Amino acid sequence: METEYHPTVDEAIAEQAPQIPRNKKKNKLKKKRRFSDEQIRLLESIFESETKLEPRKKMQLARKLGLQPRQVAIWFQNKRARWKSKQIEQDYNTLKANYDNLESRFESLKKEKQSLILQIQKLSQLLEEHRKGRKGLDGSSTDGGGGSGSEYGEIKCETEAEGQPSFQHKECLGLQTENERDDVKQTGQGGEEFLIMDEYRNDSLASPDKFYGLHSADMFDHSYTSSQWLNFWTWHLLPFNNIFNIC
DNA sequence: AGTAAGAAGTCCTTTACATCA
DNA sequence: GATGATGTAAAGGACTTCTTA
Repeated sequence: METEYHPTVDEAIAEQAPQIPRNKKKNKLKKKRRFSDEQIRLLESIFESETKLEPRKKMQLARKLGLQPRQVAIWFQNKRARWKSKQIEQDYNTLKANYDNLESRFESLKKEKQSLILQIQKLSQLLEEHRKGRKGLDGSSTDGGGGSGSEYGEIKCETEAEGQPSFQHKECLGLQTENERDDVKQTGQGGEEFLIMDEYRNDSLASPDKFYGLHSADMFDHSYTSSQWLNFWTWHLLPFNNIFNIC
């Protein structure tokens, strides 16, 4: 338990009138003495536990260090200022690091988005060509049906029987699950899926954000994880890759 | 209870000195 | 030795909080 500290009359006077002249402008010859290492060490150790000193502790510490209480008070004041500016510097560095990190992430996502847009444009072109090819085939009965001799004959997954949508065709679009097959069945006759694609293209290919109902806010959200991207590629883009590969 | 004055403390800025390259 | 840069003890002013009359 700490004993009650009562400043002596001398100390009280010293507190009121420090040895060092307060008006430095009128007395420029004052000697400024740096504190000793031992004094600094003790001051630092106390500052670690409390950045502000109670008057009583200040007097005790001043006595212990052989300094004026005012000198101790000023040291703590300056120390607080130095500590604060260091804190600000640290905070700045942390914020800057976070900002740089976000910026580079943003740039890489921008590049990724650009490459996805390019892919979508390519796919759109391919679908357009495919659609034109089908129109040509449907309109020419002399062609013999298989399409093998047409300019689009290289599309091997084309319908085997004229006018008959086949699962093979749909698999060509990467629709592999039963549910998806059912969905396609419900869309009606062959080729309609391409019309559906057209709807997407007309609206969303110009605006990739809406492609397949994906919104940029979701896609480029931080929470859009790698596995979600993989999922996106697997279920929405890989089917088109199948077209590329097969055709 | 509301208020003005003064004391005491803090923060911020500036000054002056010490030290070092 | 002179000089500029840097660190720091200290001064001074503005402001806040608390006490007291």
